[in-house]
Amino acid sequence: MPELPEVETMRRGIEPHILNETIITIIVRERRLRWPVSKQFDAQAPGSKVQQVQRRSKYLLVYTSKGCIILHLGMSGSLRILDVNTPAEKHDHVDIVFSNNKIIRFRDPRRFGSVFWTRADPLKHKLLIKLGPEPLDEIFCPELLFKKSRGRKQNIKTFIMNSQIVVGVGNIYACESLFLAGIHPTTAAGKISKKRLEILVETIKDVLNKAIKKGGTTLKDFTQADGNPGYFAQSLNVYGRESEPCNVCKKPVKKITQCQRSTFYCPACQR
DNA sequence: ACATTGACCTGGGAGC
DNA sequence: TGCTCCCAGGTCAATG
Repeated sequence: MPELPEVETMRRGIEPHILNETIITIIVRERRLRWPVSKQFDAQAPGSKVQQVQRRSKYLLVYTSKGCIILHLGMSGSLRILDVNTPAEKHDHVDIVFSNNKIIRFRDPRRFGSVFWTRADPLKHKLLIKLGPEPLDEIFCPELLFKKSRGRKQNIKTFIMNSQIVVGVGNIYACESLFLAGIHPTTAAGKISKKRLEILVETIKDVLNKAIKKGGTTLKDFTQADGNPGYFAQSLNVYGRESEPCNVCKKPVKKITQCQRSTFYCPACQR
């Protein structure tokens, strides 16, 4: 469900509500997420005070005085800030209750999301330690992409979705950035010129930045932390537009499958 | 080292 | 109306 812009939007929406607030209690209704929610979480987190809310890749990091809560929303997860007495509904798996009578409510029908609690550095967590560079960081640059892609036969679309290469480029924005770069999604990563990779790095940064500015893409059940939907969906060029005319050349957008994921592209504009 | 596939889950929409 | 099938924004572990 959420890609990097949605998670960043979520982070910005949530932080002001909980900064400097104390966690009163943790309510776990369902521990069976992508990984089981540990009992240390609800045992140890209460009494801790929120110091900052950060993001690494698509993980939200809630740093507190006693440890860090690591949240991932998977495909169908959402977080909302609610009043403490709002009744829980189906799939509302975890509540974090704060001293200002607000709660963060984690809902996730498909349970691909995860919630961790760690007293160590969250960036050293097993699932975060191997992550590649942030796409909006200057470390993610054409030289790096060029170097990492040489000798790779994998198609460029799957390649840029590999979190060891660069994090935060999910299915939507992989399709969109390749469209804007004019690169055909099936091209072998290792055969793309440095010049074209320069453009690709630029379009990845652009598309993510623009989506963050617009508050994330609206798709199905995505809502921002305050419950208002984002509105980036209307500016998608190819994603979800199979058979519809390309915004540039009017030829029909094509849909193919790569690595078991749908890829949308314009066969005329992307070579 | 690299590349691909299966797996984890539920809900919504299409088609019959 | 109701059933079945297919699809979905992620990403890890296992397998070639």
